[in-house]
Amino acid sequence: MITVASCSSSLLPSLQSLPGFLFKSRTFFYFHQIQNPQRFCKLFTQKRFHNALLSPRSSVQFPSHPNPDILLSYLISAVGSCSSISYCRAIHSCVIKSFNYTDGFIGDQLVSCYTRLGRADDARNLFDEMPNKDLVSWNSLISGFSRRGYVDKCLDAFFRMKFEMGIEPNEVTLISITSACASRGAIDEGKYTHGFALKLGMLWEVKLVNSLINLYGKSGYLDAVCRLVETMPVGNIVSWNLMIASHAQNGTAADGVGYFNLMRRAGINPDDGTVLSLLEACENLGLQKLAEGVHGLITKCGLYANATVATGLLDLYAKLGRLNYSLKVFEEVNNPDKVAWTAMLAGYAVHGNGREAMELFEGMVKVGVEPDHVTFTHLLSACSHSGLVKEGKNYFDIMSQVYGIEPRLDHYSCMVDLLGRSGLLNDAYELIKRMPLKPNSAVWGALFGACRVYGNIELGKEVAERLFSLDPSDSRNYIMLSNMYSAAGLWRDASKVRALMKEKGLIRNPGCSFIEHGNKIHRFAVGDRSHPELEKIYTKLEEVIGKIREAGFVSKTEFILHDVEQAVKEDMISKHSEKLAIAFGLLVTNAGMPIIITKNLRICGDCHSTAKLISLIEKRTIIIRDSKRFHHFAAGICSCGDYW
DNA sequence: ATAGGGTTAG
Repeated sequence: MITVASCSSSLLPSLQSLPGFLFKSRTFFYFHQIQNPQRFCKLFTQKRFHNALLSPRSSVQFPSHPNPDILLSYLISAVGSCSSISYCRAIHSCVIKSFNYTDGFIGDQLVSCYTRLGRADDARNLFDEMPNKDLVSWNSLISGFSRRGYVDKCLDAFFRMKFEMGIEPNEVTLISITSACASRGAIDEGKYTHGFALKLGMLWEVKLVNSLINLYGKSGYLDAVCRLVETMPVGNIVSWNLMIASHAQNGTAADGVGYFNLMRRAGINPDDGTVLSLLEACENLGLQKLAEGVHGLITKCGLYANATVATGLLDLYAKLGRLNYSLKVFEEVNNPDKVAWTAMLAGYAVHGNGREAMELFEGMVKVGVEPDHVTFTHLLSACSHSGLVKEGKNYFDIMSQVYGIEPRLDHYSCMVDLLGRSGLLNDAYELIKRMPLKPNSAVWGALFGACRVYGNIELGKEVAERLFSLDPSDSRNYIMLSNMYSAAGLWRDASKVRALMKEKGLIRNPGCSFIEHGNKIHRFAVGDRSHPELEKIYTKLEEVIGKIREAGFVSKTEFILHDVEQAVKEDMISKHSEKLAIAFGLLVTNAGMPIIITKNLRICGDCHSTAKLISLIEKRTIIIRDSKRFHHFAAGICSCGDYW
């Protein structure tokens, strides 16, 4: 124990003010490594403290473990987890001053720190100076690269270690490399590592197998995942979680839920990883009912207090169209962190609640949570989705001027969208020309969307060319251009674009809409005749469209691409998938409930107008999620303000 | 009692 009397008097108050200071050296360091690395490092770098710690004649005594190396190693992990390069350098120079060497585990830790902070060169320099590099040293270097996703650097170090130095890798080495491969989708390198693991007979290591499951699951090799699991002697909860996640990520989310049921039958209690995998499955299945079930599970397992889980749930509800549920979850999170605030902000943004997003942002700043580049992406997106041009411009300026965040591509595409929405096409184009980054397809796509809405064919053509050269196989761009021509009555140009598409072997992604009913998702495609309730749905649709026609509404046939007879056009357009889904929704949901529909593509103009009118005539709220955002239709108006 | 490793939210 450190006795109070032996502590230097000026140091004591600051020590005592730290939460969890137990006057026990080990506990103290450990506690702060986990709880408050930032503050811990700050305190340490105040000279007096580290001098006291490192001096052999220190008045502070650590009777049980006087080895400063151990304490320093805690400290250095703390530096790593508070991701501050200045602390890292401070500790480094302190180590050199005090010990005049950096080797052994102090060296290992510093190497790991530098690599984790993305300072590969500093790490390499330090590493090369270390005279006694053992397996752990190499693993520290490799794991640091791994955390940053530097697959090549991992493998490079691996080769040097194995073939130049003759040090045999162990499972830790291979796990680090595999997880780097998984995070970057480097499947060939991952397979190579897998081969190595086989050669060394290491596939009995559960953690190694798990990292391989993750690799194959993330890269879409579900069959490889299944083969691995068959050969695995015994898995643990992480293996189960990864199986659920692998299915959720590869279009077989229902099987993922099946694995969850098997897991429960095997008597294994779900943890945060399980629940997060299930949330992913819910998102893919689009089942609100299932999400509520997982919500219940979260509560039952006491995982609601876990910030990651709560944020995942909040985000899921927003994506499923239940923004009110998201808000409820958010309000129950105590001390929401940056990610939780941003998730809520993103929910408001995608639903077009710009004012709420702004208020939320102000609230976040007020309580002292620092926004980052993701926060601003969603804030700007919220402004653009709600037409808050002036506000958006202001936030864009504040972002770099006040928060020191340099705008990224996402921010630029939001700004282009924002300017384009208010018809400032030239300003938007100027912004693209001025931006210091190379504009990507999202940026050009935002301008293209504005050209479509404002019918600026000249600029649209130019932008389309850019998009064609950036993404030659993205059929959406050809379709948009063709639509633009059709809307302007330029049928010949429209058919040329379609011919070009055909020439390139591109096919139009067929539109379809989804709606949940009775624990199941009902899918509708254009003119779909496969649904069992077909007759009723078409009858309902005709009835509603009849009511709309009576009210004097004429179908916006310009949204149909083909130059066909008016009557045929009207017939085709009335069978669009979102209309079928709305008709179905009117039939099966209670009058008080919103009709929630998901569409794989962007909603078409006619369906948008129709949805507005149905919301008015049938007095129903209709929520449609298209590939870009949510549209809330109520009393004849849409939350998007007719710009999307 | 100390260093390197598997799944994790915006």
